[in-house]
Amino acid sequence: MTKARTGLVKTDKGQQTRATILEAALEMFRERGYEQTTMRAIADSAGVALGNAYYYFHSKEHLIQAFYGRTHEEHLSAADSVLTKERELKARLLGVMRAKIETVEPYHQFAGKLFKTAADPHGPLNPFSDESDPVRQESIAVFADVVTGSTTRVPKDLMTELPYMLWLYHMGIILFWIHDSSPHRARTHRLIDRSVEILVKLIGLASNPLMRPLRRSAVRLMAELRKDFSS
Amino acid sequence: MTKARTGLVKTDKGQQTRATILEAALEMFRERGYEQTTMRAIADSAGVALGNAYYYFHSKEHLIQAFYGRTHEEHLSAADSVLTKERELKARLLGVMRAKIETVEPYHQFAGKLFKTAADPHGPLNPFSDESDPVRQESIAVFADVVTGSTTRVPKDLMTELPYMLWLYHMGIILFWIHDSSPHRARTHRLIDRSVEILVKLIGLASNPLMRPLRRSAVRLMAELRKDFSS
DNA sequence: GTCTATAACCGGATAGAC
DNA sequence: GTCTATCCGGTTATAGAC
Repeated sequence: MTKARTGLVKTDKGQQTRATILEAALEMFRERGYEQTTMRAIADSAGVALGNAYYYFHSKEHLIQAFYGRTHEEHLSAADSVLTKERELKARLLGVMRAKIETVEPYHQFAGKLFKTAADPHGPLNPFSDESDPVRQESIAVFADVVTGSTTRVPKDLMTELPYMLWLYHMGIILFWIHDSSPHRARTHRLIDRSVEILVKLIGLASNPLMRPLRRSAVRLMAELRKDFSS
Repeated sequence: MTKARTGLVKTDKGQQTRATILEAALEMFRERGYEQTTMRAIADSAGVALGNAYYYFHSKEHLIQAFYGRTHEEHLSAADSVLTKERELKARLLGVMRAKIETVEPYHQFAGKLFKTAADPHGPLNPFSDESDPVRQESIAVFADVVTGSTTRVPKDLMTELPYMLWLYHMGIILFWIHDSSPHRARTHRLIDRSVEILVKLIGLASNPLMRPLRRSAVRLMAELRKDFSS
């Protein structure tokens, strides 16, 4: 995964240089923001030549991708500790969502710029792109676990699409969080609390046999939508 | 609106020059895409000097803003002709959504970049920003009209938030459309057809008195969410 | 004060020598 | 794998014309 993702690193020294550049970049991004940080400054701070930085990271955006992978793994482990403790669907979903927000919180300030580049449909960072497919699949798997590991039973047809739906929901929350400038991100936390509650109720409702026809058409739509994005 | 939005144009000749530049830009964006089109090429094609293009449009992104306003107005009138003809909620929503897609279709490939700059939380093009509030309000009003002008009755509490919900839905469709590379945007059209159908059923379902408690919490959440975004 | 034109500047990206 | 030199295009400064 590492190699394919960005740099062409063969030697130990290479690994070392690559790491140095990434550290320098992330620190400067945090302190000065993404756009204020030039590739020249990153190279300087890492003690390498400009061209060398480009040897390891094909573009400035690829540095963001590295950041992505890093917080993603942090979230995986934070989510894991929630999922081994809780059994109630609501508590599990809530825990995973809170863990997500806490993981990315330190980068809120420049997460905006980050999101901007992520929104480019043809860019490599786009969460729907092939290139970010591995991370996306892992993320969706977490939401699958949220449901299957819980005490709540859902109809099989819904279950096939529910993880993806929850992942989409989680993307929406991230979108809100990026725009949230309230102290301590209080609004995002309130939104999570309330929306999770509603979501859990909706899942219960959708599992009702009376809802079967509507549920099926929604599920079919979702399946198609998912296929479209990932093909 | 013209003056405040970008250029400082006082004379007729200025208006003329400004329009020429915008036409040249939009055409090149359509043909070559946003990034392949340089400001120098736009200026050349419009027969003005580079500096002159910047006199009328403070940045390349401001050209996008002009594009925004233009397609928005086209959509308003296209939607209007649907809304005077149809009375069924489903037909009205369907018509408005189709009109939207058709209006922006010529710019599909360039819409990606557009969306990218729109995603910047601190940028002026961000659809949630204060600066784009007028356009957003007009858009939401269209969706209010979709419902109030229809034969379908919805509970009052839901009605206060439904237009905003539909506007959000429409943003989601745009997001899908941007990523849709199927011929003739067939997938987007299918998505619209199916999702509108489901949506109309959901609105009917949510209007059922039995659903009142769940509906109310969803509506309250939505109201709060909306306030957060627009403040 | 309104407009046009030319010449830089700056930073992301690439080529190619070592 | 690392460097230097260079390109390219968005943006700005500035000089002047009407």
